[in-house]
Parts: sequence; structure tokens; C-alpha cells
Amino acid sequence: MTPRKSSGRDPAPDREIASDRAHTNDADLEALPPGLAAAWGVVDTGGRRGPKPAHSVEKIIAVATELADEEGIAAASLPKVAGRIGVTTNALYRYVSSKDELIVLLADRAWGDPPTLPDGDWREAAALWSRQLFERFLSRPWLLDVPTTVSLTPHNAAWLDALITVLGSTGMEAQQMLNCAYLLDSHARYGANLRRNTPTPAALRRANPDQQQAVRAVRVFLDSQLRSRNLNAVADAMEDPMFLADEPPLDGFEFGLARILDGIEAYVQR
Amino acid sequence: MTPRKSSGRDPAPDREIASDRAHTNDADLEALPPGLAAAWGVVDTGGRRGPKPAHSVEKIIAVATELADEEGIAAASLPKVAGRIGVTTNALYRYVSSKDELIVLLADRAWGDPPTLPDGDWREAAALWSRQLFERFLSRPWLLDVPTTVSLTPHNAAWLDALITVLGSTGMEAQQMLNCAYLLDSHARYGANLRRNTPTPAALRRANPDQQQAVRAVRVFLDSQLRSRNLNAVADAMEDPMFLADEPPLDGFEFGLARILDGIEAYVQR
DNA sequence: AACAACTGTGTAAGCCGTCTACTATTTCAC
DNA sequence: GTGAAATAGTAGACGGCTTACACAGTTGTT
Repeated sequence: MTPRKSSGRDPAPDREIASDRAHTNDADLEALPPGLAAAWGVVDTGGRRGPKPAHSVEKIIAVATELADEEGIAAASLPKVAGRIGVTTNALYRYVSSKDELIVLLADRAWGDPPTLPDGDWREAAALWSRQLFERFLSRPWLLDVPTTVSLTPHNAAWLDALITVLGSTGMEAQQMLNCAYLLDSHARYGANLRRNTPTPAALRRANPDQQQAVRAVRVFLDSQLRSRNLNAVADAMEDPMFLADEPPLDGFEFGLARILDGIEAYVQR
Repeated sequence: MTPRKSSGRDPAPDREIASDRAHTNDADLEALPPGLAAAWGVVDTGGRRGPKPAHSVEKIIAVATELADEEGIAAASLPKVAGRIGVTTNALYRYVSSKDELIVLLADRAWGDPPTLPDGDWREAAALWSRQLFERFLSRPWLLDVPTTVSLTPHNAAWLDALITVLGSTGMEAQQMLNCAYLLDSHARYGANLRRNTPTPAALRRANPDQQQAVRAVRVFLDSQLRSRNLNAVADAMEDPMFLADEPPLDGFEFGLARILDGIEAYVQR
């Protein structure tokens, strides 16, 4: 939506003009990790001269999301995005300052809005929050492949805010609430990753034959290797008949979530 | 240590010769994700004709580890590794079949051997296990950047086996023990990632001035952005004086670990 | 001992990715 | 209208992964 910095042609001495902003001083803005300022919508709109942009950052992000949904995060490359939009690769640099920034924006958009949580029971609310996050990671698996170096982006922060607001009723201190949030976030993320790598038999049946064959091959291979190295505890655990059931009676995610919530509850009650 | 497949020159009709192996049949081996077979040491050594290899897979992994330790996972590129060893890039393909395989081997080596766990108290042992893993992630931060697509590699599996063996005394079923292991693994991984992104003030003081400035800039920026969007719960939590203390009295990792272990303990005792 | 088969390495090149000049063109401000 | 500023295109540098080919060195066999 907003064009970026001034063209590379001029010596760019106009930074001072925009520096009388209310936000923070520009020196600090430059030190921010790539994409953070853009994600929060803090970019200099610049003078409105020249031709109108034919496209927008939103459009670019939408196209990149399409590509990521279809073929994974690696498909959201600048040439592919540009090609689908119908411009040359470097034209994207008028809207986005780097690939890293695009990825940050992409990830923030994928988080979407947090669910509205019920007021009364913090435990119920926290469970809902984590489950919804889990589902989101399942529906956008490529989100798990985005390196989590940049800490907080708007949607991200909105999720966190929703949970912490609810956790306020527990009487925990701020630091503890944040730690609990990280616990639940981490668990949702990891559970989704696990599900992606080792799908349930039911999910496998919906997959293509090649994938089915691949998963079976890995299972057989690992079993033989584990046993030949006397790692029998793992091998036995993975041969557990429950794993071979269509839908495991107790999903890994739900099991862990219950443990975490139990642990938090015990802590809250001293 | 072992050269790979036969040269690209010949039509390579000698696959059948090696197929009378005890492991698994070759058709399955081909379907494995890249690097899995190599990580477990299952590769065809091929006929021992031709010149002796001047180097080894171990050497390549060692050099790649050096580079990753120095400048992150991105520095462990084939040209850089080859350059440090003193060969051309493509010579590495005699030892490793792809970049992905190298990464898998690299990650497996970085896990190293699991700690020896005390026998008596499963809770003590599990805590030790998770803390050791946490420390390992801290000392090799680039390990967090390795995509966790391939499930189990030898060192990886050895860690898992050590924990599950100890958890056997809880009387849990196999599936539950695996879920607990994933819980503890996930927590160590996420905690290390968090520590890397938001270092403690004490750690910050040991960093270079640029890094200090960057962290401060992010903090100021985020606070203003969060408040201007009424995400006050998060903003308040991050302004908690405990965060500004040199060493937080209760580290995020230790807090979460205690909750998880409490939750497991409650489950074990029905 | 000599040949053939096989293997490791170098050279060269293809493809894809990010990113930076530079140019032409369009649009707005004065 | 004239000039300044912004957009998009052209061209290209640079680095990454990967393959094809030629050459040289080593081993097994005759």
C-alpha cells in the first residue's frame, strides 16, 4: 500500500524531513530487525508524486500466501511472486525492502486474528487458545518453517494479548503469565510439527500413494535400525498398537495440553 | 568415510549386485527422506577400486560445524565448506549426496551423546535430561534453525531412548512416554530460542554495543506500538521489573519445566 | 607387467535465488 | 507547461546447489 524509501538515484538527503514523527526517532527505526517496522505499519509514505503504484503490499502478501499454501514456504520466492503478479522481480522492491521483510509480513498475516475467549474460566480459555493456534499451524504448515527471530508482530501480539488478559484472573505475576503463554504457544507449534511429520493413519489414507509408501518405508527402516543399536525403549514405544490405530485415542497434542494446564493450575493454587 | 554411488559416467547397472544386503531392500531405501540412510550409516561402500578418498564425511561435517558455530547455519554452505577443506565445491558430492543430507548429518552430530541419567527418581532424571538439552541448544543455537523434518537420527534417538527408559518406572504406556518426551524436547528447544531472541541483561552486557543498542531499540519500539494499539496486557507484562533484572529470579525455561513436570507427576499418580 | 575397470577431483556450466545499478516513463506540484 | 519524484523495466553481479564431462590416479585381473 505504501511505497518505500526514495529512489536510489538521488543522494537521499531527505531523511530529516520525515524525522519529526511522533513514533520514535529514525535512528532507532534503522536498528530494528528487518520487517518489524513494516509489520507494524510504520513506514514513511513519502511524497505522493510520481505514478500511482500498480499493485500493493497486500496483494504481494496475498500472492505469496497462495504460493506458500500450494507448494510450501520455498515457493514464496520473489521471482515466483513477481511472475504471478505480472511484474519483474525487482519491481517488488518498491513495496518490500527485502525478502526477510516479506517473510515477516507473510507470517504475521498467516497468524490472523485471535479467537475471542470466554471470560469466566481461564483454563477453558487457555485450552481454546492453544487448540485454535494448533489448528492454525495445521492449516498453514509452512508457518512452522518461518524462523522465529523477530519477536512480536501485530497479529502475533494480539494473540498473546488475548491470552494474557484472560490469565490475569489467576493472579499470576506478569512474567509468569508470559511464560505460560510461551508454554502453550510452544506446545501448539511443536504438536503441529509432529503431526505433519508423522500423520495419523487416517490422514495417511487421504494422502497420495507415494506419501503412504514413504511413511511406511521410514517406519520399517527406523525400527530395524533402532533395534540393531539396542535402542529398544524407543522402538517398543513406536510399535505401540495405539500408534497404528486410525485415530489415536489420546492425541499427542491433547495429552501435552492437559499436562501443561494441570501444571499451571497446580501452580496457581500454590 | 565412504564414497557414494557410482560415477555418472557409466549407465550404473550395478545396483542389483549390492541388493543382497541384510538391512532392508533397496527399493525402500530409495524412498527414504534425504540423509536418513546416511545418518544411520547405511550406505553402499561400493567396490574399492580407484584412488583413495583424500578426505572423509567426518571431516566435512567437522568443518561445516566450525562454520556454523562461527557464523550460523547459513555459513555452512557447500562452497564455504569446500573452500576451507581445500577442494572444489562439487568434490563434496563424492562424500555427501546433497546439501540436505549434509544438514541432517550436521544436526545429528550436534546432538551428541545423551547424558547418563540417575536411576531412582524419574522426575530428577527428566529434569536433568531437559536441562542438558536446553544447554546444548544454547551452545549450538544454529541447531534451532535446522528444519526438523527428518524424524529420528542416531544421536537423536539415543537421547529419546535414554529418557524413555527412565520414564518406564512411572508405569505410563508407551504412547504417553513418547508424548512426555516430546513435551520436554519442545520446551528445551523453545526456551533456547526465546533466550536467543531476548537475552538477559547480564548476557546483553557481554554482547557488543551494536547488539545492545538493537535490543533496546526493539524494546522501545514495541512498547510504543503495543500501547498505541491497546495491547496493554502484553505491554505491561513486558515492562515487568523482573525482566529488567540482571538475571530473572525465575527463568522462563525453569518455570515451564516445573509446570510440565508437575503436570506429568499429577498424571502418573492418577 | 599390462590392461581394464573404477574412483576422486578439477573445469565448466546450468539453474535459481537475492539484490543493485541504470533507464525510460508516468504523474503530480508549482 | 515545466521539472521533480516515483514506478517499472532492463541488465547484471553475486552466491548458492547441482550436473556433465575430462583427466588422472588406483586397483583387480589376466
